[in-house]
Amino acid sequence: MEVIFKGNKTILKNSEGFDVIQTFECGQCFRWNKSNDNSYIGVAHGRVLSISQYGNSVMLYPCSKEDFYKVWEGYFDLKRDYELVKKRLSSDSILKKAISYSGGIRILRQQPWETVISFIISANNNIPRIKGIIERLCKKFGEPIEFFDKTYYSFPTPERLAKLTLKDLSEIRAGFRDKYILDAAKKVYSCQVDLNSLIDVSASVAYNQLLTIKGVGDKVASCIMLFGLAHYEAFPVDVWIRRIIQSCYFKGKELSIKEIKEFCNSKFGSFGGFAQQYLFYYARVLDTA
DNA sequence: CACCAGGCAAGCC
DNA sequence: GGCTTGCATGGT
Repeated sequence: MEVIFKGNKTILKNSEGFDVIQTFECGQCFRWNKSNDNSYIGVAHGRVLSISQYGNSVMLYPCSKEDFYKVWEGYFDLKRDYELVKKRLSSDSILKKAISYSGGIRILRQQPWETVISFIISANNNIPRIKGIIERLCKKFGEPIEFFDKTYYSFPTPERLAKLTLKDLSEIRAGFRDKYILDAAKKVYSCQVDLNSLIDVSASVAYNQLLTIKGVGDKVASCIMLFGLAHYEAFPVDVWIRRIIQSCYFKGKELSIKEIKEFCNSKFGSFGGFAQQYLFYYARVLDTA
């Protein structure tokens, strides 16, 4: 891949292995939206970015050289060799098939705090509504960011949310999850849970710390680890993953979540998180086919 | 009208 | 330990 800087635009040439649509539509993130052309606009790290793809070229705007190295190169995980990941997983014929649909996914390195709240909101919820709740949360409690003639909003800080009441939060219509959002905000703001430290500790230590937050169980903790803490062995099992593992590997036989996790951990090991994303996207492709 | 959605906590055995 | 139930809200 070649990176070209042109003022406030950054262009990635020969960016095979990076598919913008797959990356944003694989359920890992909730704040990127398709705009009129083939570009996506989103907010991350308190900045607005427009990103578009033309064949093998990806354009980021506004993105200076400094922005690229400080924020977006890491956010899009551009230094990782995904060919290596896909090669390792393609020894499994089902993964090979899944990767033929979803091989352009990159696992975003999102901010830990944002992933905590986003995936608490995701519990027993559907993607369009999750996005709606998060947008209302940001609009009510985040900071405005102007971009052309529209106002976008940053993700609210732990401090801001920790000082809210349930009544304040009721406006975002998060349902029973509102109390979990407050609990998470208080624990993170008080450093009872030191999120940033969880990147550098073992997966099991991070996992157990996350479970101390109300509303964070096995699935949500796994998502936070995979999408926010760079623990790539995490393997979140949701209804989609359960369905596709059962149908592809067990002839439709019903398995418990625990059995699925154990099966996938032994099969995919430290590449589990990548496998999970390829399978999730594939399962949803099959569903809409 | 049921049923479902990237599950979890609490209460049972 | 594992299994069941209720849960806010909105879409189909």
